Amino acid sequence: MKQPTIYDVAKEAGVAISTVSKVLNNTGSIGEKTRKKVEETMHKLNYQPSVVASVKKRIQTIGLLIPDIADPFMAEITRTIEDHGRKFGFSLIICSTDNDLEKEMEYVSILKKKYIDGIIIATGLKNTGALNEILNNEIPVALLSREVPSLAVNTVVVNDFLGAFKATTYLIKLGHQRIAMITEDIYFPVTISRLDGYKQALEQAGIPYNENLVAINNTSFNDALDSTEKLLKFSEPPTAIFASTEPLAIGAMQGVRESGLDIPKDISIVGFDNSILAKMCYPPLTTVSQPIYEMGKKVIELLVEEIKNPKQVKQRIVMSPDLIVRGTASEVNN
Amino acid sequence: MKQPTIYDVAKEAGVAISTVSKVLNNTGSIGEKTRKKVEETMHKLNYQPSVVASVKKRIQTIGLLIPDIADPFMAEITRTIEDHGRKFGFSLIICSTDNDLEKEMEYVSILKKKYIDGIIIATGLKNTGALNEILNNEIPVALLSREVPSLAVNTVVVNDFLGAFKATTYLIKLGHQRIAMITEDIYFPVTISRLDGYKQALEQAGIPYNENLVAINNTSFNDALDSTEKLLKFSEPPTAIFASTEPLAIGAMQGVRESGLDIPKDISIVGFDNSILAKMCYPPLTTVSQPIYEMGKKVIELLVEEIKNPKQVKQRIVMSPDLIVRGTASEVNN
DNA sequence: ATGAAAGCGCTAACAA
DNA sequence: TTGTTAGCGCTTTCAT
Repeated sequence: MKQPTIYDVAKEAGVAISTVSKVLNNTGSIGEKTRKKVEETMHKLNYQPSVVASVKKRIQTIGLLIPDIADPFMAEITRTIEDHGRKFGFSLIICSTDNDLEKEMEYVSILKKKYIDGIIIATGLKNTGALNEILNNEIPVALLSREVPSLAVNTVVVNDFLGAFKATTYLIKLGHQRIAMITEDIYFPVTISRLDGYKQALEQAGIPYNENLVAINNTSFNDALDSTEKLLKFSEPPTAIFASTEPLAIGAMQGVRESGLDIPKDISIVGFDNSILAKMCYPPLTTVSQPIYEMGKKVIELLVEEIKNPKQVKQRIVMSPDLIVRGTASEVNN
Repeated sequence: MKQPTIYDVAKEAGVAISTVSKVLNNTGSIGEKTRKKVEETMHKLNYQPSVVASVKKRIQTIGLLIPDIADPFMAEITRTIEDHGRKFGFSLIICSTDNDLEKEMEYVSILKKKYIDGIIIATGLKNTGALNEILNNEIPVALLSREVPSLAVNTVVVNDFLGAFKATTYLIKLGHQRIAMITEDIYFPVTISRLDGYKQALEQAGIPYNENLVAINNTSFNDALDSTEKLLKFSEPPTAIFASTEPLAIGAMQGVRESGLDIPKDISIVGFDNSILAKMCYPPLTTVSQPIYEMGKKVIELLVEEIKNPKQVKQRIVMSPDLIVRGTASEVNN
């Protein structure tokens, strides 16, 4: 049983294909009777218009470039983007880039060939090559959690600086003075902002910045575990750790435990993201929460607007993170 | 700067479009010089063939129906499917159905319109309506973690029965007699198999099956938390819990803690899946591991084979789960 | 209000 | 080896 085409419908209904096309798209003018007849026939044949057939149109699909769909935070945001996209009739193609420039370029090239309608980029972008490539091609792009100040693109970001500032300040208020930071590869703008927020909070409290307390990892939580163990072996070990990501925070928690210490009695920890991991670990993680739902909703909305009206003026939306106090941070006890 | 078409390339290179098409697809025969020339021109114009233009071809994309991309286990499997799919030139459209029949049908209908090349179904399927709809339409389908015995479809499953059997038997060997099971909605074949494995293990050990020890939840871990607290209030509470899913296992762990008990000293817990959650929780979860990588790799391989050769004989592959011993189960202490 | 016909970018059968 | 041409399913003028 083949998919019926517009021709089948036209023949069955005894009209021209253009007539069918018109009722399909609600264009031109058609008589009430004809419309009824055509609609009935479409129903009868269970006709599904092909999205790809009309070459000028695109395929009602958007591409999502993220570092890794297996990262819980990314997966959650993907879900909200998927849900809102569906409301507008768009499907989602996922592209995990591992923040690797080559994969990024490869995916962009694939997406272009497929005539997708737009792209959401929530990936590394050390280099903006991929981005330029897309923008040249007049395909709508929205940025999520990434900034390219030099470009006029719809952008949704969270205030990373503020989030880190809040987290660090909170630890300081609890009496901590030696606060370590565990962060991923330092070249990403997001990471840099979080580091800056941490520094700023220290400075404002008159605590000197100590480079040795900043551990730079890749994104794996095993790395964070190792870094933490090293930090705790210092002659003057930190009493608190701010991790710039939740997998890193979990790694830090395990590192603390392997060192035979207790959370939060001996070491306080604050994370960043508020993904499912923060709720599921034990004790539940005190963390900086990104408004996942709102962020996902907003990017896809901006992108869809741009798809419908490319001339639309571009926006840059900065959302505020909140500190969620749970069980991993407490007052210093020494 | 518009995307150049095959016509632009042909004109620029001074050949016919069919010639360009031929070098593109490596069909027919073309002279060495012409090929060179055409290839150069394509490069020069930065030509990207449109995947949608040729209506007969499909768009090198497969649809993935899963309950929820935000579930870490699903996200991980999605990642391996994505990676292997890319090797074959296929992109992935994700469709989170929440195991909801309506959403399932809606997604299937959308995917059909988009002329995707195949579908992987790893979702509820209480009703096989959606499946029949697809199969009627001659579009290749592969099943992951789902069975529809009445249909000849490529299928990759893990031996759920065996997994549950191993988990339960392990607990019994540790001396546990009152072993509770926390499971999701009982109507899914997967769930039923896991329940059966649990029962079988009890029976084999001569432990009577006690219905009161089986708590049926939805998929949320908060539910599991509540269920666990209730179980622990029994006059003869269980000493061990087998959770049929990792979010449920985590919920159980929190329930145990909220009841003021220790894991694994007072209560042992075994989960199912071996997702990132199992490694990240504390203590790390003793769990039944599904071969995520192999499963993902195999389904996409089967599906791609079928896409290339629809007549291919269908396979059903059953993979064996393994028990991964970590820190949440120990001998009974009473 | 309806229909005929010209594309959209590409593939494939057929001619040259 | 290369080019011509007829579709693929649909949208969109432009006539009728």
